[in-house]
Amino acid sequence: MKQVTKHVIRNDLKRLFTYRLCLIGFKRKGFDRIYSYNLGEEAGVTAEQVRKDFSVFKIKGNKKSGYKINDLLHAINEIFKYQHNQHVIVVGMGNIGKALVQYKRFILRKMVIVASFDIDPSKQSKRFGIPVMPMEMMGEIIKKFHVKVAILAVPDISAQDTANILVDQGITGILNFAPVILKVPDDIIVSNINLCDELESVIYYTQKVM
Amino acid sequence: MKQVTKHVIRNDLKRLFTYRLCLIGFKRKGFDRIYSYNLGEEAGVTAEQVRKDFSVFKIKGNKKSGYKINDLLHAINEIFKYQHNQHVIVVGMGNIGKALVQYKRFILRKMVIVASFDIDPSKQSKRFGIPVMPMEMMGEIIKKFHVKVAILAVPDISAQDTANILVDQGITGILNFAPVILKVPDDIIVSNINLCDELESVIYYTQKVM
DNA sequence: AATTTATTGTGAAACAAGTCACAAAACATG
DNA sequence: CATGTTTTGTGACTTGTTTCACAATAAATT
Ligand SMILES: NC(=O)c1ccc[n+]([C@@H]2O[C@H](COP(=O)([O-])OP(=O)(O)OC[C@H]3O[C@@H](n4cnc5c(N)ncnc54)[C@H](O)[C@@H]3O)[C@@H](O)[C@H]2O)c1
Ligand SMILES: NC(=O)c1ccc[n+]([C@@H]2O[C@H](COP(=O)([O-])OP(=O)(O)OC[C@H]3O[C@@H](n4cnc5c(N)ncnc54)[C@H](O)[C@@H]3O)[C@@H](O)[C@H]2O)c1
Repeated sequence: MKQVTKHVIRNDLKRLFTYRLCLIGFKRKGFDRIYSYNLGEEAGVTAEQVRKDFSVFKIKGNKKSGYKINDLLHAINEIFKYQHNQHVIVVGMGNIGKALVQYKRFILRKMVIVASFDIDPSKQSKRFGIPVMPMEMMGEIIKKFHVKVAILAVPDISAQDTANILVDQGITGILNFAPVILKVPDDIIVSNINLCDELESVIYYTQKVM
Repeated sequence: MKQVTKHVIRNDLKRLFTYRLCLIGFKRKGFDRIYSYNLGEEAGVTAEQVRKDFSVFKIKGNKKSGYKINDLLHAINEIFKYQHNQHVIVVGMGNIGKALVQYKRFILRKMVIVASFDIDPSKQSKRFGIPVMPMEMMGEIIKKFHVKVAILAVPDISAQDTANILVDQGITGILNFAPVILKVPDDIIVSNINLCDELESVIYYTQKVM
């Protein structure tokens, strides 16, 4: 048992997501082809970085006339293709859990929240488009939908216990909103979202002259 | 006008936040002093990394008997001290905005959401502990509370326009939840939270063998 | 068809981050 | 109080990432 803190989202992957976002924007504006410096400008990185990233992922452009936006989008989607229509569960249907299950964009990105869980029976009666179930049903749902990834949105104090349950039930990836460093086996992926840290660093940088 | 995408939260700062979190945990468990390898183990980094980080921030320990937890916490807090009781606003009181204004931990970390804003008059009547105001009142509130940082939680389509308003009104730091690369002047800090990207990378890594 | 121009693709160079290795200091022990 | 043990603090080294520089080449122009 050892926690995984090593930043789970590699920088080049993160940039790939950013490129996709920008490309969709360019496409919407009517563009068809794009140069590395356009995309770099938009994504906030250098043109060389863009080309190098594409090079790493074996994405090819056309000398002199740049990249076809559709090809790029297709190539980027191909990198993530196998994971389309992944089923995800949410544990803890409080403020943040409720917001997440109602977030439409997950569906656009082919990530489907199939069920949510809460220990509080009063939450179980309410519905937000998807069922809110008692914890005991988790095993069944995980099996039925082949769920591998869970969003953890329970109070900090319960986060470790709940993570243990998730791992026992066969979950291998956790998007964790609790400000807690989870102890999980080496082969479990944990990505921590710590909004306090994020807000505090924005404040930090607004105060510092850089 | 150029957007800031360079990851706003430096890795060593991020680790400092993690150390703080772990130290609070150790303290709660009754520990008084700690060695770099204990803290590293807990935070998921090497002991050398811990010492190097402290060294960079001029935090000193005691050879042979390690670091006093209270001293460490004090030193880390000192680094962020000047920003205590920073006032923050939230723009867009939908699902995610509502969750955030009710998040207790911001207060624990001395970050105070003083007001929120929404164009929808029906949202303006509701209260979640703090007032939900029409956009026109933003200038007044920013001045009154010397607000520098805003949390942006409006729909993607309105994000750029709203960011422009924020910058015009004197905001210099934005925590942006919309999946949009904001174009802002160079001296404005933007930190993007993209939950789709985060979830998609967790899925990516659970599928890849590493 | 030759020449010019613009852009990709990628090794090499520069830079940044992380790890190693060990001297220096603090404490414990006999 | 000398000796042994442990842990810090940091300079040197290693590894990883980004930028630079330019050859290769596709398209445009003459
Ligand atoms: N609200 C926010 O904006 C926000 C922001 C960032 C992080 N977080 C973190 O996300 C987590 C949830 O925050 P929240 O504001 O939604 O809290 P909340 O109190 O509103 O919701 C927590 C939910 O978890 C359920 N729960 C409690 N123990 C459980 C258990 N053992 N198993 C299953 N369900 C359980 C509760 O019934 C409740 O519905 C916390 O760790 C918090 O620190 C919240
Ligand atoms: N819901 C989530 O879990 C979630 C997760 C990640 C990111 N996001 C992002 O956060 C943003 C908000 O998401 P949401 O789910 O809360 O949406 P929502 O539709 O529930 O809320 C948006 C709110 O913004 C208000 N608004 C619209 N235009 C505005 C404007 N020009 N100025 C001020 N207020 C305006 C609306 O009245 C509404 O109250 C979106 O960009 C979304 O992509 C949401």
